[in-house]
Amino acid sequence: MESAGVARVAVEVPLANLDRPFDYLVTPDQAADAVVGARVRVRFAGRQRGGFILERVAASEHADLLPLHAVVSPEPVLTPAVAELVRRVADHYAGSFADVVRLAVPPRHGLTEKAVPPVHPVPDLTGTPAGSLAHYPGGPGLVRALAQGRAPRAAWTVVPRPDGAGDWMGGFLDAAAATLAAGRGALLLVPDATDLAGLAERARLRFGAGSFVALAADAGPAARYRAFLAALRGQVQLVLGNRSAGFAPVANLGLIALWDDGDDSWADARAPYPHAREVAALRAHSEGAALLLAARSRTAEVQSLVAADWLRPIQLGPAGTRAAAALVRVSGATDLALDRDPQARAARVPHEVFEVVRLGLAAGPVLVQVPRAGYRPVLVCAGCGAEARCPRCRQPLLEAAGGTGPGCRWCGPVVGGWACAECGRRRWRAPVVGVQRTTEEFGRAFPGVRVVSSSGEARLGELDDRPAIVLATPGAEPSARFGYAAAVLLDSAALLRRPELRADEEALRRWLAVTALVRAAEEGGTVLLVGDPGDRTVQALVRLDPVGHAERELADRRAAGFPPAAKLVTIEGDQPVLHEVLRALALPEPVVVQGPFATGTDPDGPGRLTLRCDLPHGPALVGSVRTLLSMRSAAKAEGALRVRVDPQVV
DNA sequence: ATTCGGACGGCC
DNA sequence: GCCGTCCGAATT
Repeated sequence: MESAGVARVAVEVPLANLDRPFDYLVTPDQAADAVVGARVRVRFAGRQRGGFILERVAASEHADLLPLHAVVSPEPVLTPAVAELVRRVADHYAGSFADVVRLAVPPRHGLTEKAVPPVHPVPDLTGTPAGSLAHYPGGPGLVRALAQGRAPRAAWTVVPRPDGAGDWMGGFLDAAAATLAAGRGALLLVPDATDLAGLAERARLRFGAGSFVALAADAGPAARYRAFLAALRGQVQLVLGNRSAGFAPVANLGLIALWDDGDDSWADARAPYPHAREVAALRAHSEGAALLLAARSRTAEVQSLVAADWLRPIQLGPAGTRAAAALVRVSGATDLALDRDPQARAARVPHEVFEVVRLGLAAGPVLVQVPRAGYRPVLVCAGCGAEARCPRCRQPLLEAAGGTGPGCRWCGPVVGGWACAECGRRRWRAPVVGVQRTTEEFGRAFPGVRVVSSSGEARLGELDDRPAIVLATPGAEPSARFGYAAAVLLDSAALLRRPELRADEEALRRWLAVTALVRAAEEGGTVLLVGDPGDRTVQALVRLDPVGHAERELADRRAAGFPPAAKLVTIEGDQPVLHEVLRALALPEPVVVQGPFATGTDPDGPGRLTLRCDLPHGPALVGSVRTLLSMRSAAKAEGALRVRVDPQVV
């Protein structure tokens, strides 16, 4: 057949053993359109499939090539840089190119593509810098390095206050402006739609409308594809977005900035479950871009990158932070004791709380954070109320499946039965967290005061500065126009006791988020936490020291063999299949195996296998899991498997 | 001799 | 996944 050479195509097939390019002939009439990055349709195993052209080559090693069925459009939607990123992300997570490329390239919207592209003005970079990075040692240096076209990498710990040094959006825009001034593109990533809207508004004021695009997954196919095309075609050099925007085709990428990497929305729910922070780090590395991971708190993952000197810390330190933020105090109500007597619920709210609320109401709105019922409670000792923890890894224990006693999500049922580490008793129970009672109580205690509530489903918008008591569940706290006069963090133990691996980290992150809504201490801002003054996470909040907390968190992960200090791979599937998998895996020597354990009640039903090893052996472990998946796919082995590399939540 | 079907290998 | 082919058993 007459042809214009060969296209190497990444075909959209879900099978692990077919995760490689396939060659197709380019016919002469396709030659102009079949550019690298173009979306194509090909016949594959007798069916029509989608795909992307990765390369154009003169000839193939294969005989009898099929021609491309069609070039969907000449738009090169998968740039070489993004294709390489997709491959790296797939490899990192033992996933396939086809799975990841779906996240990177939005579905085509033909009408949008054919429409005359809108005019995108050049961003106005002459505006006054917002300057929040200037408050930090190393901040001006970072901006200068970006302006010189270099690629610094930093972990920016942002002071928890509503303005000034707490204005991280201003810092992001400063970093973006410097990057754009050096002639490179910038990608600013935020975890949710609210932050995206806020940042887009700030960018509009700073650079002018149309000089950037916002890539929101929920904006609808046309709007999403239009923003994607504007970036792809180089009409804008500044892209804002949520999780999937980490793959956005920004030409000559100079900066990726990501806000609040501890937010769980950064973890993709679709296989192979990539985390946007890892995607950003891989991309910054391979494209020679700067990386700015900014947050009020610090995750163990960022801490490990700082410890490895891969990220430079930009922070004020605890003393400087305390000088700039609200005053944080702790009220040592021992709700461990109260747990024993659910009738004593009223006493859960100590007198000191009412004092702080009363004083705060004189100056403005007051926020009360109430942990939501529905966090799956962990077990506590029936004798002394201490948390039941796994004797091996110190993670909280849950009621094991089938009510067979305490079990660890990672290590399985406790061998030999559980005994309290504090008092030695062998009986346990699940503590109860109440919410409604607390809400009613504030209404009674402050008659005539506006009491409103905000939670996941019914979330309030921004508040004015009139006195009000706002009861909010964690993560649903509305901001106040001029900052809250005070905030109360009730029942801190309920957050700390969540059975997730990152419960402590998450609690501190949420408390710092509340602190950031409160006016600085010099304006009378106060945060009162009700909880155990001896708890290290409570102490980290009082000292405003998320870095110290992350150091200890990372040390704990190291001791227990959890990410990011170790490589952890979980495999889920029916237990007979998992036993098969375990036999078939050519595991490198130092891999520690746990399980398979039942995740339900059926011993032959769904279960989980856990594999872990030290970081240097991580790529080999992930590689052998990937090889196994390929072999099982090629052999058409029965039984679906779900593989997670460094899972966020198990 | 012919047809049917299930298993298996390859997919460009 | 799905298609094609190959081989063995059943059917005429």
